[in-house]
Amino acid sequence: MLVVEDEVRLAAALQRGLQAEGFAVDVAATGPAGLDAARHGGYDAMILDVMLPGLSGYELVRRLRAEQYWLPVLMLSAKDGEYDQADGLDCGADDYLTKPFSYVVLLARLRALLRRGAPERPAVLAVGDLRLDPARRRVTRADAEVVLTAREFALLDYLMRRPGQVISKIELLDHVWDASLETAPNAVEVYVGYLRRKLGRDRLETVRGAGYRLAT
Amino acid sequence: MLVVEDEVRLAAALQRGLQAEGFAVDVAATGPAGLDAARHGGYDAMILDVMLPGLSGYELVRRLRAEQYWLPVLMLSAKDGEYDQADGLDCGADDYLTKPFSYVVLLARLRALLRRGAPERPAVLAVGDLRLDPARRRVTRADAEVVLTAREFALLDYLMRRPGQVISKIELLDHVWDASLETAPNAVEVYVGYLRRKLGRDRLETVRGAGYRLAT
DNA sequence: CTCGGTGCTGTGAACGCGCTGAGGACACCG
DNA sequence: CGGTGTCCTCAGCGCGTTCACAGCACCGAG
Repeated sequence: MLVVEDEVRLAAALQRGLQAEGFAVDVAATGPAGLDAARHGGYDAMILDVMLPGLSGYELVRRLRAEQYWLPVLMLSAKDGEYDQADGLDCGADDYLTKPFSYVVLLARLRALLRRGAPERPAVLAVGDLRLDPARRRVTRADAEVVLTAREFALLDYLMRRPGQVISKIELLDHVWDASLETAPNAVEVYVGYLRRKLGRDRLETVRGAGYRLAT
Repeated sequence: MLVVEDEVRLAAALQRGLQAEGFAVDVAATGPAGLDAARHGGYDAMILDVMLPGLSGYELVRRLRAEQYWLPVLMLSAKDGEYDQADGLDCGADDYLTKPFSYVVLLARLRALLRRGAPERPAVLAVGDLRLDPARRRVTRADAEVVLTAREFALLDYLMRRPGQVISKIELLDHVWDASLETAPNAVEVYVGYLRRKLGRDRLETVRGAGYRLAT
């Protein structure tokens, strides 16, 4: 369970309460940190405050859905206006609770979300004739399967979620290689080379001095 | 869309409003009528009042779930006590709205429910010539029975619910082995080995660095 | 053209993932 | 109390993967 909440007292209370229910709970205090944690995956569901430093809960869930992450999201907000609520849900949240809320209700709604579970969505990324299915961990190029190693797959996955954008080697090291300090930026060049060999030379463009871009 | 509501004016208003949104709407005015209609199937979701003649909304949804109907249920009630709400959700409803409610919010919540969709729970899992009957606890391969131990069965069960998808050892430990912290990931490897021996070498694919996949 | 910087790639070594056989712990049963 | 079956740990092995390194190619500026 992932809790994204910047009020320290509330976050701690939620963590304690949920742990008592048997959940493994991680807490993130800012929008960007929450987004990263959610991307990193492995959570059954997410409790998300709307007012967050760095990135609002609305925007967070919108990006998450745009990037094909479908974990259940329960949104928390002090705003009880009907349109606030509708906006939150239409951004992609699955439930919306206004503060102050009853802990009993929160738990019941969480159970309902988990029961329902995350559906297997059209979780297939497609760029040109390239297709990548994160769940099946399969990549095809013009309907022919391409076999990738774990690192190659993670790299292509990251690039395909932002097709056409230039992504720096540092950013790739941060997100595809977890311990970025340990690894030399050259490793990125090496793996881009591997991908080019398997996918075709001109699929990955080099932007000198800036990074790489996946051709659309 | 199925609306189960005995207040005629509210039911008519809901029907009109939802039809304006493009839903095909049927209305049932009593508990038993609602249950029958839901059983008959074909609805994407259901809006269900709690106070109904003949059969309460709680009981209705409980029976529905017991009979393996999984359509999304949005529960409506005049009771706004926290325990009323928790009870409704724990009976199997997916969302709970207290009267009076905002029509905008109702619609947003309905959209969220439909987006998420109803999970499928087939009685017998079948993948290729492999069949697994959870109720009878039997597995056959090309109509020949395969004898599995409890752990082997649980593992295959989990894998067969998501054929073709890659499932990590950690996830398997979490769901097939309850106490994941206690058990080494190697146990998964061992049991995959057992299953391969009993089911055939290439039924279970190893995806190095990621997990295992049941060949479709 | 020259030159510095940036990116590409072949080589090779170390690492660590996953597979397996052996065997201990435990429960159940005759 | 020994036999049987299941569960799981452990250690060793094979091999694919990862990544550092170094030399080379290429690009753009002067």
